[in-house]
Amino acid sequence: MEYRFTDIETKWQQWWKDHKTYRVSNNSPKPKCYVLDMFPYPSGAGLHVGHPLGYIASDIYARYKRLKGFNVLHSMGYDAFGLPAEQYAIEHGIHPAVSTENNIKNFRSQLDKIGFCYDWDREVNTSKPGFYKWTQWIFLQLFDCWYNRKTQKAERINELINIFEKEGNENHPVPDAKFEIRNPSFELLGGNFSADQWNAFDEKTKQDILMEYRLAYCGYGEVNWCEALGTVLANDEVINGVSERGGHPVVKKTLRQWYLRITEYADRLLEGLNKVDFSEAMKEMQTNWIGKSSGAEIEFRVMSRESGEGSSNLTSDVSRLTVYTTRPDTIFGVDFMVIAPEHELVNEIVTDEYRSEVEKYLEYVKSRSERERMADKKVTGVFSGAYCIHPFSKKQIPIWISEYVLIGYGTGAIMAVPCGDERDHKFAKHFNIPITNIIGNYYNGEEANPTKDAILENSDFLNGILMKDAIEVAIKKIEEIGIGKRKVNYKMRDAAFSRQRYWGEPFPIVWKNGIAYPLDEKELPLELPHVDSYKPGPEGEGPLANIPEWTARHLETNTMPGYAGSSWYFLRYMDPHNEKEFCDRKASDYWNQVDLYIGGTEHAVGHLLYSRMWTKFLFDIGLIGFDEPYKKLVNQGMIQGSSRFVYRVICKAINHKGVSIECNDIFVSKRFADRKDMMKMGDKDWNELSELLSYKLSKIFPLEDYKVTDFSIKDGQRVDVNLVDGVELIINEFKEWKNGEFKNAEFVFEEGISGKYLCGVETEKMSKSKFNTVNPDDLVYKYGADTFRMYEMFLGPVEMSKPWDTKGIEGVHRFLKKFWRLFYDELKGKMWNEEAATDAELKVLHKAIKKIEEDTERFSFNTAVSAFMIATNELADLKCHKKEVLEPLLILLAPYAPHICEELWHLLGHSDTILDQSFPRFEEKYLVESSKEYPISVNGKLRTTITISLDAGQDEVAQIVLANPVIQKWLDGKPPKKIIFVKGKMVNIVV
RNA sequence: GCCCAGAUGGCGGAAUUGGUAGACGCACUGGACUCAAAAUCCAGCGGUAGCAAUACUGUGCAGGUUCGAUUCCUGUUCUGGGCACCA
Repeated sequence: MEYRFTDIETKWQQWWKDHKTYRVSNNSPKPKCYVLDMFPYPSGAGLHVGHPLGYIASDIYARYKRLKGFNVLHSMGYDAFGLPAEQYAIEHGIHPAVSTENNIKNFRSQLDKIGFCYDWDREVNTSKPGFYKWTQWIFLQLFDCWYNRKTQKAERINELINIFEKEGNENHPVPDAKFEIRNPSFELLGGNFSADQWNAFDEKTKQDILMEYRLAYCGYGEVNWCEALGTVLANDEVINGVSERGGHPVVKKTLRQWYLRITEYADRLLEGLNKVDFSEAMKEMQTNWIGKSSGAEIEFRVMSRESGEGSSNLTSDVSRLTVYTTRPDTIFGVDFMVIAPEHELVNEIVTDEYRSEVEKYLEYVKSRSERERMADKKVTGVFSGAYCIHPFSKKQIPIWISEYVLIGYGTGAIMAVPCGDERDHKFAKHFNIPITNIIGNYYNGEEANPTKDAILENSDFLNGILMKDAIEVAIKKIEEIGIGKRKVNYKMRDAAFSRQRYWGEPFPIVWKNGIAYPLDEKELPLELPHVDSYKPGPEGEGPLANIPEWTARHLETNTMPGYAGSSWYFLRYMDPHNEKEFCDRKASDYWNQVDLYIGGTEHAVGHLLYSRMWTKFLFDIGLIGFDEPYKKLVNQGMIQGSSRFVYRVICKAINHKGVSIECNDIFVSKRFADRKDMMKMGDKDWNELSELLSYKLSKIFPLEDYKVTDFSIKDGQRVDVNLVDGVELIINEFKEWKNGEFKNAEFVFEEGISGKYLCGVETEKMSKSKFNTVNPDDLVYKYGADTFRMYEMFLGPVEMSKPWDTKGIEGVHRFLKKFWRLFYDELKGKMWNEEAATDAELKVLHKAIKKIEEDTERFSFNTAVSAFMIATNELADLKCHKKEVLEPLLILLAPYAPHICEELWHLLGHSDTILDQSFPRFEEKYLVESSKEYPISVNGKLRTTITISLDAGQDEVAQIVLANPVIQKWLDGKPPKKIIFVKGKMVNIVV
């Protein structure tokens, strides 16, 4: 009986489905384990071999945990809302719901072939009303809450109203006084009001003020606008000034937008990283994204010169300029101030003398796109004509305007300390501003030195103090004299939460008289209406604005962004069919945190931060019992494509009649392509190749006699990797590729007229357009799902990125065939028997149990696969076909290769699923040896080996070793200085 | 520019706590079986010298600590990833 993997795999996939083998219950006396994959966006391209890597790893772990006696939640779903489906709809006129549905079907059939143990009864789809009802519901909770900085948690907005009615907002100032809502009466008050003032406000003002506090709020703000996509994008969706999806240019634009006040959670998102098991790289990425820095805000008085000829007296106190700095210790090194071009003070402080120049500069800055600004960082700027007064030295400090200061960070203004800051230094040098040195020898006059280790000079009351310590001293002084305060800043911005798009969750919000009102819960889900056109609505609004019934109800016309549904989907798996709640508290208490979350690094700052914030929020308002969603996160590496190239030759030739032709049907092997730049007419190489080409031409034109007069080798041209065996082109298949475009192709092989045609290789991203995708379906068809699963794991550590290479899959397939042969032989039939196992055989088994258990626990799946191979080889060598050994081995292997194991399990006479067995117990006693071969070294050089009893002590070992004639020879009569004995490992004698 | 991770045979990669480097697989070479092929099995496989036993050498490069270093320390080069005017 041979290993017929196709039959076996189809049979068991059906059996598991029929028997609901992977059904998971929320009621179980077993301990729980929650193993989660990042659910996919169902794109039209389908799966390539890179996608299942993480799914296979988590599947193995889930099955392993189940064998270990855990009740394992492992489910799959689709992050189905998003831009690509809508772009596709615009281009092809197919409704996103239809294309998404088709893509999901395709994904599902691809996934099913690999044999995952998902509980498909718990499948979720973020674009289904049953799901997004709860996305909308959670949004309403965010809308109905604010962040109380005193208690450090989210609270209901009603409690805030109570506070306002009693004490105004003295104890709870506006989170960041940016006035997103633009309410004039509120701004007039500077954002502060008393209880009486609050009670006197009209409804509109009250609601506008509350909006400044809500965790989900609508306001005006500068957003990343992508014209090509017709929508705003969150910061993490913009890479180098272009959109992450599609690479379209992105500009800054002020628009009315919904936001999530994630900045209120910045500190807790940071602290939370200490209690989760993420990779250091991942923690660092999130930490950098949050970008917490502490320092001080310092106020400088701005003076204006008396206008008119020759006047140099500072007379009028114009305004105050607040800067943010992390280095208040360098306050005496300030030589100038710089404010962002968009700073509100620009207009106010600029003097008439400099006005036209400043205006020219502002015009220039405006003309520069975000992208240009990032790409070329030249020093630009203009003097405003205004000065401010140093709060301590009372010196006049010029105020400059430059684009290197960003309006969005800190106060949009800085105090420039050129001796300590590289950018300030460049600026000072460029505009010839004199530089004050406050760090003595640490500054060499050529380069700024951002050290904190210098002892301050030229710094008045800070003189002689180490910079590190001076930071505190300076802040205290600044606070003492009332010119500033300690301040913590974050790079992270509030998350833009609306898209001017169709294919997303509608906001359950109704607008009345400019006030946003939540829809009643009973009206949820607010279903996405059908549209005929996906064109944007008027004035930057989404397609929903084109629907009369929608706008008649004054419903919000924006939709939620792609990350809305994915921020909480892991909770829905726990209780997917609940129509009364997003997730029953009992269910979320039982399943609790995700024990293992596997996915790519690309979500480091998007999805992972948002879902962490939503979890903290739901925790704050008492809906779940934990505030970090993922206990352990494993990032699978990316599988890159390995592209193959062929090299076309354009050759000119002439026949004996003097007729010349040009032929481009000949391809040369890599060896010749590598030399293409060195080959010149008349060279030895050139002559050799032109002769070969003439020979090949005679194949294409058999009746003519052409001689090559000139040729050139083109750059490599991508060829489908599936037409290549390793690097060797499969010529017959290549000739049929692209409907026979290459049917006349002739090849100059590696050895010239004979040998193989070898392709060039390059590693790049896997994509259809590069012809380097490998479809898992093809591999499953050829080798079976079990081989495919094990091979993906065998490639290397899950976390590592590597190019795909199909070559080695044969080795894994051979292993499974060999494993099968321990049970059944093609010719001899049944091999397994009921005989009692020997110690040697049990040793093989228990070595495998130990290794595989350890490796699976620590996600070292590649070494675990090796361990299976070793065990199988050893048992084959021992001719061991004993059920006593094979049965536990089968259970060990079941998480990795479930189909073959299930089949053999049943062939061994069992009727239940192998998944319900328990993981074999490792027994130390089978591995215990009474004695062991020890390597004996003299001064670290291996000299001999001696068998020593394992329980021998230090002295006994010394005696045995010194008695050995080989060692005696090496010692040459000298007594050893030291004998180092590492139990179980080695003995080293130091002379 | 800054931060992080890595560099081991022809290739993918092992070596879990400082203890016999190169497990396992691919590729390659030779052999057995076969009319032949496939499949399977056996042997070899870092480098240098040697018929061989064996010796020396060897984990990007240069040093250091140690009886002993792929592993720890210092410097350096290269590769991959992240951030990038964040004051």
